[in-house]
Amino acid sequence: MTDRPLSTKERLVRTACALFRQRGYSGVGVAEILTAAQAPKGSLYHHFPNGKSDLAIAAANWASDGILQIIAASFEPAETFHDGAMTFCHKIAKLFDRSGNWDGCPIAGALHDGPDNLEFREKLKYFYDGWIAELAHHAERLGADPDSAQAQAEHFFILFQGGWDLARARQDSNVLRKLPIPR
Amino acid sequence: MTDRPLSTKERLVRTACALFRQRGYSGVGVAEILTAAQAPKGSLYHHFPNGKSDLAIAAANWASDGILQIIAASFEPAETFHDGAMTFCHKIAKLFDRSGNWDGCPIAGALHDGPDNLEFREKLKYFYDGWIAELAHHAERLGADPDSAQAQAEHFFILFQGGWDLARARQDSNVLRKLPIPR
DNA sequence: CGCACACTGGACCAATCGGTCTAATCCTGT
DNA sequence: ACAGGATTAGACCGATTGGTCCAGTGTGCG
Repeated sequence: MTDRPLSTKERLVRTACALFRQRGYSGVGVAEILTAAQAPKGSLYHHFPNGKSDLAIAAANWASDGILQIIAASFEPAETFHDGAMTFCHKIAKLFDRSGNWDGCPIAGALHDGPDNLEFREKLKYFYDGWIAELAHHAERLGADPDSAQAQAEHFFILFQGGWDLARARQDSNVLRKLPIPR
Repeated sequence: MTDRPLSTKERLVRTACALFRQRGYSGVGVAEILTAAQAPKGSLYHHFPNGKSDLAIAAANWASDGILQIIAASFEPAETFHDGAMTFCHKIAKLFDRSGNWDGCPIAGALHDGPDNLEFREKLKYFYDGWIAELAHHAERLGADPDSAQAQAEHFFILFQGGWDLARARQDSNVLRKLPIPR
């Protein structure tokens, strides 16, 4: 919302994130990111000494925080887990529409097809588990016992990721809106 | 099972498919495929005049047929859709284990992060819808009315793709085996 | 045999890849 | 005003990218 000019570092992270979501880590070149972010090469390697891979992790981090916020915003006012999950799906569907129906999961985009680096694999798992933990937290808060909260969270996460995939293939955000979330 | 020596074309398709599943379209270079398939460059461009992109589509095609066969093999002997779906998950989980827990969906790998080509998008949708249609066929055969068969098929597809994603991130095929498939 | 033609091998190419390096410039605290 | 670190600008690099091209080789058929 705020249009305060972003720092070069912030611009790099955000545009990298957007591009990786569309075409994946290997599908986006450093030069393209720099052009889109209107940043010179020197800045990239100043802020991210390890270059592209550092940037990808920073982008995944930033995106993960954003998703965690959307989860919180969706579940906090909800009265049941089902309600929260529905709200979350609708929120992401709206963002999906705004992006031209082609933005995938930012974590998968930045990390999944990256170097088959151990660090990347672990980060991927770490971020996914972070989302699931946040979902489980809300499930428990809304009445589930710990075990079933974890199961409920994982179930919704799986459903959502699968839905995201199909929505992308069909270019149709309604896949997300009509997700068969159990009550 | 048969160890009959494969033709160069077949070798190219299969190794390309395997590599794309691991690192995605842009993550794998033509040179790497050629080395792995023990094929010279000339052969690639003889069999696939448009090079890498043709090869990716051929690989996706081949993989899609393989999945369709696994669907058939899983659902034909099943007495309920739930049974068939469980069998299918177990079969894929086994293959997943054999691959070092890192093989994703072959269609997504070969097509998702490819050139943001219209052809690629349409193929992606086409193959996904093919799987869903096959699943819906079995759902209907096993007693569902047409509408709910389609919904059941899509639901399972979404669940399965999401599960595949999480299984990959966690390097754990049990995610697939414990998928919450509704009865 | 010998003609075609499918296929192979690999040299070669421009373009792009991610990354390095240094000089100039900006900005902040004193 | 000035010092000095933070940041920017972009020339430059070797490696690799996907792709072209053609001479050679194998093979099936008349």
